[in-house]
Amino acid sequence: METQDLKKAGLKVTLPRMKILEILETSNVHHLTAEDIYRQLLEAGEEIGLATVYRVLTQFEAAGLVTRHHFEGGQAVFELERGAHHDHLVCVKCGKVVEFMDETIEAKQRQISSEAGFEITDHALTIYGICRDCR
Amino acid sequence: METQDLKKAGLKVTLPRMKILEILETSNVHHLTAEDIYRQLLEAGEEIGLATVYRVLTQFEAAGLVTRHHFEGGQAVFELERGAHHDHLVCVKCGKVVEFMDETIEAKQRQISSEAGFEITDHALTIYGICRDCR
DNA sequence: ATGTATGCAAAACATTTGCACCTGG
DNA sequence: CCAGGTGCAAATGTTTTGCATACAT
Repeated sequence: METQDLKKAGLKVTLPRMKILEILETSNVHHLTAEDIYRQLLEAGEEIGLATVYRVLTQFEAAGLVTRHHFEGGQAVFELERGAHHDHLVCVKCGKVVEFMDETIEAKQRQISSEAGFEITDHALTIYGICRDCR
Repeated sequence: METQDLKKAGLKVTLPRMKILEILETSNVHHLTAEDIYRQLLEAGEEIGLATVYRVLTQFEAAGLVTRHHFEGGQAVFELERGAHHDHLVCVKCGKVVEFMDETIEAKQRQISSEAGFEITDHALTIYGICRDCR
């Protein structure tokens, strides 16, 4: 019942929002650009503008439904927030993204931040490399 | 003798390149956008176009003289490569950047990448937070 | 009804590129 | 001299915004 997520976020349940949420939820690739989503909408025969996709994603981000990442290469990618924090391994050749999470690293980050007098709001560890399939 | 760095990189020693390198070397803020550098050049009375700043920075990056970072917020920032790898703590309010380096984290990253079949080309750990002075 | 959301086109940015002119070795 | 570098303006690619219309409650 995904409409709940929208209502909970204080957003009206509209067709574009539901469609976009649906794409984020059902895609097996978890990291999509606004254009990726736009293209999928067109393919599905939906009449939704690219501007709306950006607007909706920005609202989703503000509502905590989605995370925006700035990986290398111009476009931002959006990922459905599934609750479990994790970091990313990105293949610089094919764009494949692997998620990982390591408590040792997490703890170290907290320690370093507090020593530097920073109150963490967010953090992003992204390792860029070449995946097995691209070698 | 910074002209050496340029020659070593196979780049002609031209006025724009020297000026830009000089700014990167002497600035006490280590992370500058192309516009930051452009503005400083204008203030110093140099007749250098923004396009040239971008071109030169891109060449410097290719030559390994400079690293380009994509922190949050549109513009890329450039940092003189001083040899010692490090990660960043960025204040989301004032933009201050603190550098750090932790061998435990580095080692974990290598381990995680190799387990996932990735050959690391680069990595970026950036912690976003609010620094002491902004609270 | 009515306030919010959308679509479209235009604007706003950051960055790159084409091209005629200039410069360093 | 001559390849390579630069300045300017125009092009590009991504994301945002203004505004008139359409929609959810």
